[in-house]
Amino acid sequence: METTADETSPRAGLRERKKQRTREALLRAALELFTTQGYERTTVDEIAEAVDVSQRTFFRYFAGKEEVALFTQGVAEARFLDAVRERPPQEAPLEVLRRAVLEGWDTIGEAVESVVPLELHMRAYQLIESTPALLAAYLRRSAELEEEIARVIAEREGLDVDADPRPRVAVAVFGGVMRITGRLWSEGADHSIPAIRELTTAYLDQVGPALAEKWRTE
Amino acid sequence: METTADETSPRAGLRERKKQRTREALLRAALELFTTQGYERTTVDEIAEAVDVSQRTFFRYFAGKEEVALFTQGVAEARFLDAVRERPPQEAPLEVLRRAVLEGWDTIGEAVESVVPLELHMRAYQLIESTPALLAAYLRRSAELEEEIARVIAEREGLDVDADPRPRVAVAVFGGVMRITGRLWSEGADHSIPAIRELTTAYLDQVGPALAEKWRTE
DNA sequence: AGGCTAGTGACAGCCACTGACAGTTGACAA
DNA sequence: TTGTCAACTGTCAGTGGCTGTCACTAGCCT
Repeated sequence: METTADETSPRAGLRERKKQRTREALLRAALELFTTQGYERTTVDEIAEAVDVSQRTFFRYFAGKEEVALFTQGVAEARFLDAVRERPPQEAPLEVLRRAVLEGWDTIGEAVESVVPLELHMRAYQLIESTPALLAAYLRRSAELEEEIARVIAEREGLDVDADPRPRVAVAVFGGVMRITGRLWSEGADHSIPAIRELTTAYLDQVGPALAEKWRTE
Repeated sequence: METTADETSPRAGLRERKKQRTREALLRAALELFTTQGYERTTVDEIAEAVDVSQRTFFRYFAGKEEVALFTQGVAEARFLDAVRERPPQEAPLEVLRRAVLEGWDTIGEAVESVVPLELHMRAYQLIESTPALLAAYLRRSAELEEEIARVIAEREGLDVDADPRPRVAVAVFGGVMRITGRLWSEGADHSIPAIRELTTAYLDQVGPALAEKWRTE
């Protein structure tokens, strides 16, 4: 009964490791069920049963169905936020954001993979985009993330978010473009990383032109 | 079969008028309860009881609690969409959006007032901004609205939304700014129409500066 | 007046989620 | 090793949003 296994985290007690395993099992089972039979058609009981714990236990690990479904997104978002923080101080705000995402598309994989197969995370994203309830929750979280990023940007530039509108505006513009590309990517046929990278750069390059006075000059 | 013009004035049958009255009573009761005791702390049964109908009937008029709470927002959004459509064809895209909102802040009042006191609508908006579940639903609907507006803009300019990124980008940028101002307005102290107008113009004027390469040149 | 049917209430049931309580099991000291 | 404590968990009961069904009432139409 004494599994001297160490494997994952350095040295946590058996209890801790057990919890970790349960959490991951629930997460994986949930995403698997959601992406195969659909979010609404999957009940919490099913998820709990798949992991062989009580429904009550599920709710001790996750606040609700939504939270599980958006969990890996949270990992990716945290990764992105870090990437923004680690950008060199002399870079211009928009450049920071641009590079943080593009770099993110590569490194996020590792961060996610430690919890769930990357492919499952991708499927989960498409699920979110195509499930109204999840998209709503996702957008709300994105709004919160934008506020945080705006504060980071403001700090970089030595500004007060409440006094100078530019940080929030810049982030909002950027976030808006990201929403578009995310949606198009999930709706499109090519769900590869390079595909989203190209879409992102292409659309970011259109911000200037889109704000131009006259569009009909070609 | 007759296609009666419902919604507005023309004498409809008694049955029709009765329905209209029930719907409005439910809407008003719901908003009143939501804004006084909070969204989550208000049950559908309470709303139904306040209007003296069964809970089942409530669900025949509204898809759920969310829908009632966001109803007047829907009216305002429809009004805004119309305003965009009615802008003179020579106006530049961003100018169209800018003028449509600013004009909207004045005319939306009338459209809303025909269903619910304007003041109640305002309170409802603040409720939405401060209630996570409602904010989520609101943001999702906003995303849908943005897509529609992008199509309208594209058509104005004789473009294909899927071929040219600019319509969606322009609308996303604009929508992003509107989100900021909406939030700040609801969080602020002055909940008047002029206040939101000023905020809107001030922030829209910051889009250019926010996208500039260097911010520290003052 | 009488048939037709939209609209309603009453009832049953599903599912997400929560509080309460008791049983089980790692952690840790004796 | 053993006993105590605290963390986890399962069970049970209950609330609230939401849906299907069905019988019944009340406008509508001829």
